[in-house]
Amino acid sequence: MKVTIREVAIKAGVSPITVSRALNSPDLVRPDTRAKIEKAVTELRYRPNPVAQGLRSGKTRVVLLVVKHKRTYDPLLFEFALGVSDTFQQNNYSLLIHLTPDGSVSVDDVTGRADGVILTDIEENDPRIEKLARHVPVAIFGESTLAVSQVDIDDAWGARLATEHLLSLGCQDIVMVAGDGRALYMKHRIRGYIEAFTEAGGNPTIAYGSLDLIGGETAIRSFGRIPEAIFCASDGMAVGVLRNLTSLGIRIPIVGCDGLQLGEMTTPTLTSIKLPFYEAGQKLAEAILDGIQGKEPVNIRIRPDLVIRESTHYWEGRTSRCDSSRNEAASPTLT
Amino acid sequence: MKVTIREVAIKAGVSPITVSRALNSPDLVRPDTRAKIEKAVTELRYRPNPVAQGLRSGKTRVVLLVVKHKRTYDPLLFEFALGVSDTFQQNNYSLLIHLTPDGSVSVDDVTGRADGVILTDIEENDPRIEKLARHVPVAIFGESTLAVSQVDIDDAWGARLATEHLLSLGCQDIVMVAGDGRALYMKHRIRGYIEAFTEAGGNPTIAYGSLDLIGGETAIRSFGRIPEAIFCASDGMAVGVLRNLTSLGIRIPIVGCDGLQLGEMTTPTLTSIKLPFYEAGQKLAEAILDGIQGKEPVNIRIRPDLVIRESTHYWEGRTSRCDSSRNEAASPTLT
DNA sequence: CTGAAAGCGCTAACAT
DNA sequence: ATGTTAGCGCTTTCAG
Repeated sequence: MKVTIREVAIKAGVSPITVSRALNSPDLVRPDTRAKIEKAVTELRYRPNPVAQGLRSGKTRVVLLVVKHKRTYDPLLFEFALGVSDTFQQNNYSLLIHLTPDGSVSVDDVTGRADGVILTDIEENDPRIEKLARHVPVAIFGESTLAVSQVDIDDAWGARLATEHLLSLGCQDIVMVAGDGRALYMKHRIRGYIEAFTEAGGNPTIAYGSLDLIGGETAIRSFGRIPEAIFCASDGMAVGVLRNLTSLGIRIPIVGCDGLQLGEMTTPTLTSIKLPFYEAGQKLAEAILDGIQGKEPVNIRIRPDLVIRESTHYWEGRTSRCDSSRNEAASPTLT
Repeated sequence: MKVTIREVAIKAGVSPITVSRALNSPDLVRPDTRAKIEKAVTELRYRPNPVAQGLRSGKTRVVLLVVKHKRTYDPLLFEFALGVSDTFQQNNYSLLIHLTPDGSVSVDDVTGRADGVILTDIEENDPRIEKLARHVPVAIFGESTLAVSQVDIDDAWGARLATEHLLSLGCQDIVMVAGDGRALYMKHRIRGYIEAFTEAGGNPTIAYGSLDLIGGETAIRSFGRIPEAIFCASDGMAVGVLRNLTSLGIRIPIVGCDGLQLGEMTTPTLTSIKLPFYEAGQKLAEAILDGIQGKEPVNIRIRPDLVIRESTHYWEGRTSRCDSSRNEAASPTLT
């Protein structure tokens, strides 16, 4: 049933080791012997046994991806996983998933099973990092002061991009609708807005709310005025803001954050900061692969892009400062 | 660095095989020797090497889960994966993920890497099933006439549940808003509705549309009348229907399908057919584990549950038939 | 350029 | 109850 290197060797009239060489370092084998071996390999449908290779080499060609289960699933996480997966497939690595409610992993989940670990949902001073990094290369999606490979999305930059875009439209009274600043990435977004707006001479104003549509719908009320433009810390919030304002017959430039498909389905469609989760997955996969090969840890911050859609496009090219122009915009619709 | 069974044996003053036995079949080892061994194990922090065990046993204690990447991510898939993952962790199995745009897998992705495969996104006469099943135990999330383990959600039953619920409210003119019937599960939902409604003497009417909010908003127009009740083939559609009708000031019983969190966030909250994806994941994991142990394939259909919320609760207990009562319901809101 | 020996870490089968 | 032998399938020495 299972053909081993031995059968191939016999069929090709050589020794097993020559077969191994023909497969791993073809240059060390004379072309004609190699041809015989390749013939035997295809005829017998020989495939090297990864487990045996693993035992020999001490490598599994597997990486463990640790994911925390969230009740409200984040579609971006799926993009991320795809980026990781694609990169691994290109490198003949496999992806082992460790899915737990709290993201916990033990060293035993890794040693002997995987050559490295990718950690997601990193918290400040995340205890898992040091624990694992003593035994196996670690790469994290997030940030840490420890000497492990880390890839993160530059949220502050994204917020700056959004703010500067609104500034470029001539808006001077730009407010932000944010989530509570417990999560690191939210702190960065808030900081990015504050820095960019302050540099432009603005006086930052922030309302806080939940990251979903409701948060947007309600948070905006707390400003006590209609600002000239709004930067929302999530697309969900932005849709809420959009809806609320539209129901009041108000239309002002709005920028969301995430770059979800959701933003293509609203009326007007939503300008947003597109977070490069797929790319982050790729980079993280490369980072851990490098780490496995003994290279030094890398520290990568990926900058998001601004995707301009209708919610701000309307004002582009105008030189005058924004006005809270009232118009008969259709009810914003999720589609 | 890496402690082997040999070191433990030396430290405990026994032979390696005795250590192995103490770990795998403790009853075959005298308690005092066992104690010595256990002491050595903990002191040296010995962990058996899974790769070596794998080579010896021919088993990897890994199962491959094949998932097709969809652009619009389905949160239910995540629930499913969690069900699989939890069950595997309880059985000391690991979960290898194969994520591809089209769901393709080759035999080489499996042999030597995993003891079995779980296939998702099954199509009619899915060619992957037979190809893989010749080499390794296969369990599918879906249905097939082949002799492989299969777990599926009884969509027809769910549709029946929804229809009968609406019937029980006294409604006689119940329509369905469905997706196009290419996917098997949609065929089942449509069939379930038709059967249940026909049995009750009704005359089935179906409108088709995309599975999202837009599909619901538009599909309902095609009826040319306001029915007494609506069964929607997805929660997304149901929200669209809800919104459309609410904007007309109409409120009738509506049942969705999926049981997403979305349905808890609308006004009114949405009665829905809760699809047991987590349980399906568990069952599928059990099925493949059984298959690996040589047991016969199983064929399981899991019945969804009806979750009653405000979108139909309003009418419960009424004995009269439904009327398309008009009221001043608040605009249905996604939150 | 090719082969023989040896062993990665673990555990059946067969002793004792 | 414990140890010896041997081998899972592959590849790194070291010889030829």
